[in-house]
Amino acid sequence: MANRNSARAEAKQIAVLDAAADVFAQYGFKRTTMNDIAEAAGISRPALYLMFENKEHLFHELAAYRINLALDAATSVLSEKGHVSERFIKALMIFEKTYTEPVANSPHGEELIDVNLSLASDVMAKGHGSLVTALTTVLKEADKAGEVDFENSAMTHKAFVELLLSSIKGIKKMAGTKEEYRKQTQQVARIFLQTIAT
Amino acid sequence: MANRNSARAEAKQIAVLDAAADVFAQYGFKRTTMNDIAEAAGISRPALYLMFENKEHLFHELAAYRINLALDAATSVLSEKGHVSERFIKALMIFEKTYTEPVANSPHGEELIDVNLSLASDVMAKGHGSLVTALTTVLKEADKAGEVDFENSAMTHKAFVELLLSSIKGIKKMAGTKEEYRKQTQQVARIFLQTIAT
DNA sequence: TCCTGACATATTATGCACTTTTTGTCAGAT
DNA sequence: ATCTGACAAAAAGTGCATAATATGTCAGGA
Repeated sequence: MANRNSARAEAKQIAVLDAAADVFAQYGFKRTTMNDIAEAAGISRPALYLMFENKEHLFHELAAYRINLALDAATSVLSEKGHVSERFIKALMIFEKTYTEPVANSPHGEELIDVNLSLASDVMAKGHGSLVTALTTVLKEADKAGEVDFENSAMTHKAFVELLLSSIKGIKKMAGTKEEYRKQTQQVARIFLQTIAT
Repeated sequence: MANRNSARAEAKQIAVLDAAADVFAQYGFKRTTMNDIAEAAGISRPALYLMFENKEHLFHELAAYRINLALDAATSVLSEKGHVSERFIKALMIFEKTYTEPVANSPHGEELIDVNLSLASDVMAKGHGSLVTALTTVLKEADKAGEVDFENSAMTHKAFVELLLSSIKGIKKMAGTKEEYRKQTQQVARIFLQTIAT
């Protein structure tokens, strides 16, 4: 019964986190109160405090939750059929989309990113690390299978992935529209993959 | 004599701008007063107001001056002898170094970048454009000369350059140390150039 | 057992009076 | 012709008192 209970509790938490995500998107972090979140989730404020120690912790768990969603989506794509390049690029796009789309569409996106940086940089780092690991693993396997070739790249698989992710970060900063961003991200990814093509 | 006079006036302005750059680096934009700058330049405050309308304008001219220095350095490198890839990468590094080194080393670097964005985004854009043009031109010439090959890149020369510059922007954001940044910048540049190698 | 109303505490916003600093511009000196 | 001392106006920082909001926690109800 402990299982059933904790499972229920978790489902409830997720419902609250989803509600919280909406409110944060509407009002930003600073201006949303625990009251707002409780109302949106259809529970009382004290009940909310029984689930999350405070607003910071709640936000932190929201961040972790969302990054795991993105990670699951990406790894799922990576395990599909098809050529590495295709899966690789698709995974990148899905991860990005799943993780950043909601906050990017919020009028308070900037503040949320700031807060995320100061309250959830640990889960960000962990998530980034997991993504790097997943992508690196796929590249290594593809290398063994002869689908790609790192002979004259003068870099490790991991360094390659991290360099690509850094580059994409820049694209994001510079790109005007979302479309441009998506297009250019694919272009860099292709350029990178081209240098390890067999 | 009009020439001689304006030349002198310009030299004087540059001296003041150099002094101002020092003070800005020491105290940031907000906390340096026109008095500080005048003192550092060895002139009186009213004299300073005869040269620059106000602090904002002065900063704007400083930004323009510095970006031109960087641009000159880069184009100079681009016209040297040697293989395109070498000149290209070297120009990138020199531009970056000349333009951002002083502000990057300031304890008020962040504020200065902010201010730069709000007061001198026009010269930034123009400078960026000029750099892109210079790099693009070199690539086009190299293409004609058969030093590089854009056949299967599916991009224009300009788009190629801009994509690379965006990527480097990301490297800068993500890199920890200055050394990492330099190293990784060269790595991306090489990856990019590799895809158009003959 | 799970939740809420209600309360004490903490945090944040607002206004205002006051001081200090900085700005921009002269008339007039060198 | 170039610059400066000095001044009025504007801006920015301080201190403090008050109001408004939000937080975190219980004792007690469903």
